[in-house]
Amino acid sequence: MKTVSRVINKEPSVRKKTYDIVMEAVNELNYQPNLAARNLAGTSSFTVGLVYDNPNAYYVIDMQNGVLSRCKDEGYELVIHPCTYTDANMEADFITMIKRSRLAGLVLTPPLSEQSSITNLLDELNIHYVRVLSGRPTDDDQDTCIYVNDYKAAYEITTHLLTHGHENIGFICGDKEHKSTSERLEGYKAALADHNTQFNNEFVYDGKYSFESGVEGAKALLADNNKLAITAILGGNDEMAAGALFASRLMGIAIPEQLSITGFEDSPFSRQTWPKLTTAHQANDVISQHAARLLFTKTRGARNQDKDIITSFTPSIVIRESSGPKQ
Amino acid sequence: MKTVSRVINKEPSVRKKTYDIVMEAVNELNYQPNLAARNLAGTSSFTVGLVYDNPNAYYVIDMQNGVLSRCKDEGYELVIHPCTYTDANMEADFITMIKRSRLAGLVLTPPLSEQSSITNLLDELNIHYVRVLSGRPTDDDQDTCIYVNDYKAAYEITTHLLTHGHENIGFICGDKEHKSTSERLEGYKAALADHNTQFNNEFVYDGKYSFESGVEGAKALLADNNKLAITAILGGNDEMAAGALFASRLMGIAIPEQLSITGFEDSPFSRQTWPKLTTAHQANDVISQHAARLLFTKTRGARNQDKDIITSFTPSIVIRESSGPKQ
DNA sequence: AGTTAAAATGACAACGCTGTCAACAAGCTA
DNA sequence: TAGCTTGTTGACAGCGTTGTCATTTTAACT
Repeated sequence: MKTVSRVINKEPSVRKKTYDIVMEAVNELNYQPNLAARNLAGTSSFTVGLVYDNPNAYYVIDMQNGVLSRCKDEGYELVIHPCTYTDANMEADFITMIKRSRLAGLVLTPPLSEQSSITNLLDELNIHYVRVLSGRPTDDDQDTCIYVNDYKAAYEITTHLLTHGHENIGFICGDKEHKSTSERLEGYKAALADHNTQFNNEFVYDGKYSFESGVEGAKALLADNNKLAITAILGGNDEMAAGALFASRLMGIAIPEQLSITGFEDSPFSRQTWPKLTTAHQANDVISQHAARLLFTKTRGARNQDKDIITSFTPSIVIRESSGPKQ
Repeated sequence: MKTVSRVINKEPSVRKKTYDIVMEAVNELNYQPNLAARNLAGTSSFTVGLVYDNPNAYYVIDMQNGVLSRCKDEGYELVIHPCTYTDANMEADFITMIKRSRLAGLVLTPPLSEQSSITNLLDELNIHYVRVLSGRPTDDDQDTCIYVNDYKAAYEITTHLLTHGHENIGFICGDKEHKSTSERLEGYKAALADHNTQFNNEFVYDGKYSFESGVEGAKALLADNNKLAITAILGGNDEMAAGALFASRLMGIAIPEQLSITGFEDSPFSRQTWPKLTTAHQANDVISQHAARLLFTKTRGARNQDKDIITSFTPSIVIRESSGPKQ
């Protein structure tokens, strides 16, 4: 019985022959270890949690599916934990979750993953976690963070527009509190600087990552456009870009002939507009898979190390019909 | 110890005084029963599964949140199980899930919940389940099904258009294989009949519940519109309605002045179009809450019966700016 | 008060695994 | 070959609950 446990857990010091015999029986009986028993008996748990407060359903589903696919492979169970980090009950909810099922660890997704109040709480509770963050990797956090390099992606998408002759490029920002907003804005600024183009604060509109704020943003930026002479708008995400697209159309502006518009994230949104959006593809399912893998290696300690984990992702530009050369 | 167990499980034959003492300690220590141990020891399990194959992220998130909120209240754990019912591994995946964590039961969501191959499999495996289905309630399935009366909602939304003077009403259908498609079409037909309006098959376009098929549908229905003289289009869901809206705008048709468009479901989609869509609000979170409650009562047997479960929901019409009187 | 039934509580095994530690087998050295 | 080390396997307890059944307490009667 204990030997079977050793085989299942890929522990060393099982003879090859014994291993084969056990595996044959496992396959024949389609044996699956009982998770409840494993969680109860073992020192480490086979349950991980995914915590999110992002209201974007597409994003959440992608993150879930990525983590889930790794969980399936590795025999882990996933507990999903939607929440709002402003909620007064947040702390109590965390503790309830942790007490009910002992967790191997948590995957935290943005924007909640940016809150130090949460990481402090988890540190206190001695809970492992991996954070998905918008930003550029630093040296020290390589084993607890997965970075999405929004800075670089914004740099590249801005460069794409600049090399197509655009100089007056509007930027519709997301929520100021989100790290992704400042990262994307910095990337935009850096690209301008590297192409000897003057940054103009009037080209920046403070949006809220919502469709409606994209509509408002485009209206604001394009109102009396003789002044700013904007020929391209960079949306902070696909929803706002879609909003900008819609507003432009209402104003009778032809896309991409008179105005180029780009999005960010490559959510289904970017393909449900006409023309389809040029955007930066963010492989959220892959990102979350790696987050899960990183968490697994942390909790399993030295054994079964997974060396191919990517901790920094850069969204790649997808050029579609909403952007073109300046005319 | 056993007495605490009795209090936690609200079993009878615990003296009021004892109950209070235990509860006081429970509150003081913020005691939470360990789920793994409960699942292992008890005859019934505290884990339910949510199975879905619907590609609509908004829908899935709503269903998850509804089930999850009940699970939290009742101390259950949720295992999410995305799948595709055409997948050859589906059966094996189910069995793996069931063996890994003994389940109290499953909540099945459409369109997968319509597949008898799945319910047959679960019957064989002796797994409890509750299905969410599009359709009108029948007498026999009241304790295993939650119905969403798409028929009636489509009837009402069609009536809304009819009473606003529209007679030539286009209908963009969803996938033919989905029950919701035929239910909604039947409701549309019934409303026409009750208002002495001739049903015309040329007014019906076979879409696929996607934005693009909505675009195509509107184009097809409105092409050479002198012939059909369509003044309103009923979208089979919000995505297709949004597509139809977009196509109409490209064709220079004013909404709602020249054409009324309605959606179905009231997903965020319907609020991200301009004008916002008149649609039928489907309270997916409430629906899935009731599905979870129904499942709980099934597995708990006679004790803790929940009598206020609604097993039939009718989406309610939300009138927004995309529809108006015929002009 | 004495008897009996009913209600409330407690003792203990069991759920299906894993961790610990003891026992045994195999390979090595002298 | 004995004597050692290392590698491999097995016996057994325990994880935190619940189900079963025995025991104690309370209530309801003569």
